[in-house]
Amino acid sequence: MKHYSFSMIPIPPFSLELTAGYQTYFQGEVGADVFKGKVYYRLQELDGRLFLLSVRETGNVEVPQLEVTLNGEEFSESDAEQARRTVTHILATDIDLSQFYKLSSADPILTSFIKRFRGLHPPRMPTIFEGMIFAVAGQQISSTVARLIRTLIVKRYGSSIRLNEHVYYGFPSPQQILDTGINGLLEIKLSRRKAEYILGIASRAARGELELNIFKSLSDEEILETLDSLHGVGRWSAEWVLLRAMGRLNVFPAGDLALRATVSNYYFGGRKLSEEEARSFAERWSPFKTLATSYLFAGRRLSV
DNA sequence: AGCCAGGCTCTCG
DNA sequence: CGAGAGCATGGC
Repeated sequence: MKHYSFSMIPIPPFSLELTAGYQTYFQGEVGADVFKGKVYYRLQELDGRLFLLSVRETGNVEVPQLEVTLNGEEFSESDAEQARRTVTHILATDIDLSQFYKLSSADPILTSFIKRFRGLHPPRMPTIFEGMIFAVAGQQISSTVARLIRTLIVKRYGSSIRLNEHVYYGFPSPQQILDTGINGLLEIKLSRRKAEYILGIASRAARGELELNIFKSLSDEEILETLDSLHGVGRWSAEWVLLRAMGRLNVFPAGDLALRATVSNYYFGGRKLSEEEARSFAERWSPFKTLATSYLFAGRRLSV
């Protein structure tokens, strides 16, 4: 296997540990994203060929610099540029947090999380497909079960490579999901209905209808409407994709039970909030509702 | 044992 | 329209 390295400068402040940790938090013991020994790994297809991307911090939070290494069998000229774009997208190194930090100085709760999680960028999943499968797999069930199922999806149906005694798994392609069929999906503890939704999403993705660039010029509301029309994708899943795959910065998934509980704990002394109450309360964080959401979730993890 | 968990669709009134 | 059932599984 050959390798190639280059460096990248994220917009400061940037913490690889916090950002990669946020990305892997939703996954189980085996995931398409791995963070261990201070290195972020992802097995990723670029231009039809598999590469293992490894990212390590060679600077610090205030003056960040990343070293990216590609391991693969066969290289072409554009690989480095594609890898750079992919890492930029996943680790959100292009997001400038300073306006959000400034705007939040009037909010003591967010301010304390910002101090604690300084440099946390809102990571993105590489494709809408991956975000949707994650969302559907996690609908309604506890995060424990969601992680278990996500592990099985990746471990059973993704590609894998072995490097230095470790096995790395990639997120399955739409075709790999289609190939497993309904029975393959039932084996990994998905309900029959969710399995059908996932196959439907996979066939749309396989036809190229879920490419990120298709949605680039659309507004958040237009995208929500489009995604909502997919079978198995409601408001919660659509917002999750908007936030976690497309990287839109002003999304607050008020339907999310855990997010509502977090807002309720920190801002309402535990009083339960309706979805609409939570949604309108979150307007105070506009136009950075996504960032507020990320920092609230990060804070919640300290106490749960 | 039974209810809830980081929802969604379908049916029925 | 709104309300209610059903779904899979693990944890408590």
